[in-house]
Amino acid sequence: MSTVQEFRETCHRHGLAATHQRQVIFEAVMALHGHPSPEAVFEKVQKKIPSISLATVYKNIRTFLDSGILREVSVHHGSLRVEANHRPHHHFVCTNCKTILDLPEEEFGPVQLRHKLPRGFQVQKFVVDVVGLCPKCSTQRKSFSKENQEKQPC
Amino acid sequence: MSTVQEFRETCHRHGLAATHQRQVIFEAVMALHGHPSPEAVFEKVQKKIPSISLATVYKNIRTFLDSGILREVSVHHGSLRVEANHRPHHHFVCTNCKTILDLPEEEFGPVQLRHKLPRGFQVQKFVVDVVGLCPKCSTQRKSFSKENQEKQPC
DNA sequence: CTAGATGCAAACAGTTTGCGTCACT
DNA sequence: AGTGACGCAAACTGTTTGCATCTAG
Repeated sequence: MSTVQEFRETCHRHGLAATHQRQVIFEAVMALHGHPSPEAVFEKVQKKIPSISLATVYKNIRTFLDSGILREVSVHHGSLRVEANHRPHHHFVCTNCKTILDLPEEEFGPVQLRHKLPRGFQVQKFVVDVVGLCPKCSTQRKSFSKENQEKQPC
Repeated sequence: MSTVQEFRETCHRHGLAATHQRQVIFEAVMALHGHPSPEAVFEKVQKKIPSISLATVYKNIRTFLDSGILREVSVHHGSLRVEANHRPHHHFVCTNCKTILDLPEEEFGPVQLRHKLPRGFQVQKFVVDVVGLCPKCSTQRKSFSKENQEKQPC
C-alpha cells in the first residue's frame, strides 16, 4: 500500500471516495516516523494543501481508524486512568467497554526480546496488555447481531 | 497502605500535608475497582465532601502520580497516536521523550498466560510495550545532573 | 446528479492555572 | 506563623459537530 493507485484501491475497497486530501493525509502518516498525532499530520499536510482544515484531518483519521486503514497505537481509553496497585502486574483490556483488570505478573511466562535492542537503549520494564472481550461483552456479542452492537461501557 | 494512619505516614514520607481531601481522594481511588478516571474519583469524593472542587481532585491526582503514590495505567502520551504498520509488532516507548518505535513481533519470545482467564473472557491479542530510555534521552541522563533533567521531547 | 467530503466556526471534554482564602504542621 | 492546600473561575488543549458548499463517482 504505497503508490497512489494502491491507496485509491484501498479507499474504494472500504467504500470511501479517494479524495486528494485523503491521499495527502495518508502519505503524511506514512512519512511521519510511524506514530504521529493528528496535529503533526495536520502540519505536514498543510505544506501540501495550505487550505486544509484541521477538522478534515480529524474526520479522516477517524474514518481510517474505523475502516482499519490506520491503527491506534494505545489500546487504552483516551482519558487519564489511575491505579494504586503497587504489586507488579499487567492488564486485561476489554475492547468493547474499555474495562481494565489487573493480572498479576506471576500469571505470565517471562517476556523476552530475542535480540538486544540497538546500543543506547535502556529497558526499564515490559508492559503487557491482554486485549479481548470481558465476559459481559462476550455474551452480548453472541446474543445480538453485529448491527445492534453498540460499543459501550458495561 | 490502607488505614488512615498509613496514608498520613505516606504523605509525610513524601513531604505532603495529610489533608482530609487527600485522604478521601485516595480512598476513592482504592474503592473504585482499581482504575478510575479523575472524573469518577471526583464523583465518588463529592459524596463525602460535597464542597470539593474538581480542580483539587486533579491537582492531588497529579501530586500522587508525581510522588509515586499512584500510577498511570497507560504508558502512552495522552493525545491520539496513529500508525499504518500492519505487520504484527510491539512498541518501544521512551519514558522521557515519549518516542514510540516499532519492534517486530518476531523479536519477542511467545507471551503466555500460565493459567486460563476465568470463564467468559476472550483473548484477542497480547500487546507489549517495552518501556525505557531511547539513546538520546539515555545519554542526556548521563551527562546532566538530575535537577537539570527536564522531561521533554527529543 | 447525488451521496458523501470539505472547510469553517462553534461546541465540547478533559485538564491546567491564577489567585484569594484557609488549614496543616 | 508560614507554607502549602483548597475552591472557584477562567484558560487551554485536543477533539467533535453542524451546516453550507463543493466534488468524486
